[in-house]
Amino acid sequence: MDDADDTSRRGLILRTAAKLFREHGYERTSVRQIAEALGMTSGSLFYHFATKEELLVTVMEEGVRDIMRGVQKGLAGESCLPERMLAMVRCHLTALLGPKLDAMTVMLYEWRSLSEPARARVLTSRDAYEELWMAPIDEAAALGLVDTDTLLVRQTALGALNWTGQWYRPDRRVGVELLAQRMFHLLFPRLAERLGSVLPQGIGLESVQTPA
Amino acid sequence: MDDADDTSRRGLILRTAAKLFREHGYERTSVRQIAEALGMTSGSLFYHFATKEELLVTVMEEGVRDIMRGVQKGLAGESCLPERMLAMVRCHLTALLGPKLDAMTVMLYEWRSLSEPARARVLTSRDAYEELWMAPIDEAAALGLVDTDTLLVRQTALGALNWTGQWYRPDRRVGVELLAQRMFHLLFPRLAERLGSVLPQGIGLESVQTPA
DNA sequence: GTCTATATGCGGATAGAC
DNA sequence: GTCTATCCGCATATAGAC
Repeated sequence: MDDADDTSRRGLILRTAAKLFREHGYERTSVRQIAEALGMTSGSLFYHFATKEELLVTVMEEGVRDIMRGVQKGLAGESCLPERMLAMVRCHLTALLGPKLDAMTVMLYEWRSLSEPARARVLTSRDAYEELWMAPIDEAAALGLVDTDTLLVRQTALGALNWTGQWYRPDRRVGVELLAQRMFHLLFPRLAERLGSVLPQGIGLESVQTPA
Repeated sequence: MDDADDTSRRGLILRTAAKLFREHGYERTSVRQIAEALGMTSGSLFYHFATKEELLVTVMEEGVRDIMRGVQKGLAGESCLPERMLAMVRCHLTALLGPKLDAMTVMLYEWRSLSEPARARVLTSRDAYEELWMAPIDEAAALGLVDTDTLLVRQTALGALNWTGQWYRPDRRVGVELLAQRMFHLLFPRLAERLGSVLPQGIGLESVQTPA
């Protein structure tokens, strides 16, 4: 079941918490605020989640699960290397900037608020996701289409993609789809050349702004 | 005066606070912890800084000032475009991953803890720094050496560079200097081609790891 | 400048009624 | 499942002695 379709009480709580955690940060969000946003009182929240941290961990684990699913699904639809890599970029950005924005952002930026054991679990899952990127990148490196330091290639690409969460604002002319194409072009130029259609370049990204 | 040489009481407090803010996050660091790390009690801290937030704001403002100075200084030493861009990448990473690591990381990741007016001030300074990147990028675009969507080029490059703070660990075989060369190569391949010396590629970045 | 002592409020979490 | 009421600790910040 997809989170967006999850009408259960639990799902609603998680999405509300994720939204507040993203907007104000985990530490600055009180359980009372979360409860209030849900129209309940703080005591009721603890019927569903034993601790505030359990709420955070669950948001993050579902976030990793979602992006992993999304990218795997995107990969399943493509068989050629350039298309596969573009699909990864597109699915990563769609997860990060689309309907899952809250959970994804929390996962990327709030992991330091976790206790040691929870942090280890979440980061292990995140590592597993990032590992997905190695096969296509290694393949591209073998063909001479990206640098042979494939770990650095991955860190650079994921860094640029993840950082979009800091500046990209939705409801702009430049949608996620177009952004994905352009960043793919910038990050993997030699792969992009192999794509059939020539991508339009530099129509102007007026949408880029500093975070509010 | 450079922060690292600043032996004043105030400088020491700021560096101690920056270190703790980076390690544990602003909200999870109490003024008692900062005071303890300095061998004083929490009351004494408020003789030097009126509020905890003032401490945070000062750390950040000095962080922006340092990276701006560093990059400007790096630019001053080079006159040709490819060398200038490489200098920017190197100076940015040196500020972020070197001795200023604490203040820089705090500046990049803790700005959501600021009150609205303080946030506006800090982000305005950060914007001014990022604006420094536009001239070389625009120049390169005019020569056909980077994509013409120069704002996106900047966001992509700065994103990849800033994200290194999440995974790079010092005391590794791969120093900041080498990392800068390689990332320059990845982010600005056509500019890198114009550089005299051919950069070694893919010796293997065993140093890449997940954050602790 | 630094200390001790303390005001004051908000945080997460619990108990027990309904 | 949700409520009310409350415990208890820790947070920032202040007051005033030294």
